[in-house]
Amino acid sequence: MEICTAALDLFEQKGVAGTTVDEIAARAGVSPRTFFRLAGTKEDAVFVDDDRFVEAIAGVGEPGDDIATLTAALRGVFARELERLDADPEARERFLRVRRLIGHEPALLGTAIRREVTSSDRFIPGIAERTGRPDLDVRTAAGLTGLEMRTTLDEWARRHDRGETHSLVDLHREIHRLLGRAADA
Amino acid sequence: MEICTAALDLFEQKGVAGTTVDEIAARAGVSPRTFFRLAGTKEDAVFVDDDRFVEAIAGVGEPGDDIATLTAALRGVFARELERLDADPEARERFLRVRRLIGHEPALLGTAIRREVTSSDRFIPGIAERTGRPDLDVRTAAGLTGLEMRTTLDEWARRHDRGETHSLVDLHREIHRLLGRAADA
DNA sequence: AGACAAGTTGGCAGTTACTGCCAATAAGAC
DNA sequence: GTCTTATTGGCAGTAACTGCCAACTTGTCT
Repeated sequence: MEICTAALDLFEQKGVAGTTVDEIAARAGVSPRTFFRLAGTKEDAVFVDDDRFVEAIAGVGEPGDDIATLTAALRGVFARELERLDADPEARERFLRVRRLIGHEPALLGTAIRREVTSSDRFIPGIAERTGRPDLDVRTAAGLTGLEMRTTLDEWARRHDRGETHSLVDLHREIHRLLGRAADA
Repeated sequence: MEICTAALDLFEQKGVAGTTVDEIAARAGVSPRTFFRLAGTKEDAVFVDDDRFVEAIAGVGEPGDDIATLTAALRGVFARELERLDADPEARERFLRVRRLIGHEPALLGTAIRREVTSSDRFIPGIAERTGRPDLDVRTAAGLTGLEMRTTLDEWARRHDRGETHSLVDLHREIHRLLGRAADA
């Protein structure tokens, strides 16, 4: 969407606090009124077409899955999305810009996590019902795999800020191993 | 602080969106101007004297600690804080009110996590330097133990909403086990 | 005690995010 | 073509926040 791109550009140039929604709307070619209708809030503007992860996850889980199986399945979905990013330079570049921004702007960090949590509230009951596990198990599995993802993306963006380039899938695996070692306590 | 209590009361009564900072300031006995000076934003008002966890964590870690040891140490600090809450009904009651509010108000959830992350940015470099571990290891350990804490507190609040009462320490242990099983994948 | 310095508070004016409401316009069905 | 319906825009209003300056409190020195 136009709004996303406009917001991304301006946030990078002048920071979130330094840009007004009137500017974003003008650059996106819409009125401020429709900006709010489509984006909700200024901070949400960069995230509006970011629902891939959520949709991919909603279908995970089979009857009888225990918590480890469910965790592995969720991790697999995330890994596949990361693979796609590794393979698609354009999508990856755009994604990187958003994640770097998140790393530098606490306001965006809060918005990103709020979106993540409220969207997981949408699919957790469905997975819990399908697998027959209690909500808490699903929430725990989603929490752990989500943490892996967030840590991966944060570290990816941080290393890019230092000029290093990494495969997302490899980094994801590394973080997974690291978290496994941390949990062995 | 007065502002915290006032905000907590009003947020419970009329929701975050339904209360104005003028109301909070009036109830706390300060001017709106000093409200902003002390609280920063409307949503931050309920959190202003919530820095116990951060301070407790800053001192964790010894030279030579590996990631598992560090994780265990962080978990220990959190567990001790939960023990304190189990033992102090007044502090616990207040804490419960905040966590229930967070569970029901996405705006507060975003603020809470933003505060958590920005405050961990403050102590992570120090721990990394003291232990000699790379930043990523510390971030991973903090991420995992933080996830345990958040999951514990969310589940605690959720069960309270269903009328159940639990020991925080026990719940924390249960979540720890659950996460361990999830990580075995 | 009074005088001075430093920090805290309050009021005022201004900007900007966001909302509800209604008019205008575009899109599609018939 | 017309009627219906969804999208957009403008306008007015509210409320979050900020910078600036004045007033007041608090502590210190003499």
